[in-house]
Amino acid sequence: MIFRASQLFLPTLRDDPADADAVSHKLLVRGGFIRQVSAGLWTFMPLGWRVHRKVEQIVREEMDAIGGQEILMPLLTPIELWETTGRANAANFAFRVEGHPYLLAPTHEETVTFHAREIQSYKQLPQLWYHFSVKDREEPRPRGGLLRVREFIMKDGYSFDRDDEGVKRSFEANREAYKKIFARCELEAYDVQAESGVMGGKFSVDFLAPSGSGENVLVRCENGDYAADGDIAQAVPHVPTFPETLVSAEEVVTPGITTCESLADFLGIDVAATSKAMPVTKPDGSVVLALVRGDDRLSEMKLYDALPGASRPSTDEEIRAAFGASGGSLGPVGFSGEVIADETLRDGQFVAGANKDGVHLRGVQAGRDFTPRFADLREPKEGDRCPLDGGHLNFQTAVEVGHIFNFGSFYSKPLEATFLDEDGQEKPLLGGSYGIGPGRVMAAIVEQHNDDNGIVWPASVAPYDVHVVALPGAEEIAEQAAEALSALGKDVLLDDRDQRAGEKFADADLIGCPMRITAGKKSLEDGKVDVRDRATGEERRLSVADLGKEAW
RNA sequence: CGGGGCGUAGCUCAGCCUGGUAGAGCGCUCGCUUUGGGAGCGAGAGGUCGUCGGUUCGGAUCCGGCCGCCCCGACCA
Repeated sequence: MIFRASQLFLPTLRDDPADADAVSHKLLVRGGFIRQVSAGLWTFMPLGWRVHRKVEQIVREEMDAIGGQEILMPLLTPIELWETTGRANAANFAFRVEGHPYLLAPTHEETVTFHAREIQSYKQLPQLWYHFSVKDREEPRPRGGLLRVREFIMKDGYSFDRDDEGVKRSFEANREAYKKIFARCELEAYDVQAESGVMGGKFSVDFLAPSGSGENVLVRCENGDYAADGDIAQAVPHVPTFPETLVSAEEVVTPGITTCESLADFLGIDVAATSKAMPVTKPDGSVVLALVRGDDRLSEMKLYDALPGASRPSTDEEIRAAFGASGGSLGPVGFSGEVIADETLRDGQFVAGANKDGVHLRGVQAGRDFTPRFADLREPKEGDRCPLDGGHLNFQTAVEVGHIFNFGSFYSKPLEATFLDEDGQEKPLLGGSYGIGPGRVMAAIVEQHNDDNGIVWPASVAPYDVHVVALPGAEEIAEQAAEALSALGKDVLLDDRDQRAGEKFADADLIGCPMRITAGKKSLEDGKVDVRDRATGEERRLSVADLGKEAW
């Protein structure tokens, strides 16, 4: 089909919007793909919606290919369902409908499980249902254009199986479908073990796409054998240079020294040979000491895993009461509460606070001077090695473009979605959830596919296949070129506006269709047009007749 | 929710410090000339300066409240 730029609502902007920071945010707004309505609320303009639909269609095809069946569930969700599963109170991220017993669905596990109650027999399993629908979430802080929003369209799929084997099969089928989706979108994305959230199932995988702007850190081994979310990555730090070993811990006066760095300087030792004490207070009021190496940072996510429950950093008063000293001089020796030490502290002797202001202990050894529980607590950092093969680890900011996880009978039990199994037993359905946000995928694609002049869409998701630029005098030839391509089934954007050549070229680069065809003065002489590859900039001259013969 | 920044024309911004009644560039409309990488000349349209209140003879400008937006952090099925 041919689409005439002179008649489209395609407001491109010469300048970057003042409030944009992320590349995808700037380019999608400048290119006229999206417009902001309010914080985290966006309208997809005609061009942006075309791209969104292309991404959707790829997702749809891959879901159908693994037996998915498309449905559509309502946005309004009875709160009663959420009360039944116990999520009503936890759902502080949901928008309530004031005066009505509904909430605007932030996700659809409850609703889909409500329908799954119609499944009666193992003979009907497995099932895989999915829909594209609006999700509303009270995000604390929307940001980065489409990267984090309060309302968005999500493809959420849900599987129901009879046993663990089926669950695993459904999960892996979806994992593979997701890989195909990202490959078709030419989006570089990695499946990594997800941080264990509230669901906490062992099948919980995030798909992270490296991008210039994002909220996740993707940790990846140079050898390609390891990829993980920075929050839970198990990276191997360098081995510290230890000072001489002591038979027993001894005090050393360290006046005014409260940081590990200054402590190491003062003693002339490796910071990695010191330990850092992070006291936290549990909900019951007891103080637990988390201990990491002096050159490491405590990962709150890992601490949460090691110490379930909502613990928080202890207050100065609590620290004083529990240790008899202030922050900066704290250590495990002599502390009566629980100590959780990072694995890096298992072997070797470290300098630790002496629980006396201005005093530290050298030669402190786990097992001899204190008895900790060991856990992985450290935040991975640049310079760490791969836990599998010792390779160099790369750290990249990334966007979560998909999340798949298994929720077992978390919803089916309370909602009484059961089936009769082969053995005559009534059992709860075992569910899985598979989410992907086409809008976020769009933004991630732009993050990965752009240059100084604008977006470089992969052909599979480009708003149009070809952008035909008609320059003065050659309108006729441009029309012919557009017709020829349209006849081949291509979607053609024909720039027939009364604008300068430079402006048309700049817009074409910004909008980023994979191919640009220019008909101008030269075309009047030889009947040929310039065919330019957006990604490579390569240009060749072809006759309009040859356009149809070329492979695209 | 904590920290920081910003709200002036459709867009990007200046003016504010040192109060005197609003500007530039781009875009838009009309005319003429131009026309292969964001044209030139001429003539126009367009803003209750986020909002409410205070100080003042006088507020875009000074003071306070509120609202909105962006960034960092917290949070994130």
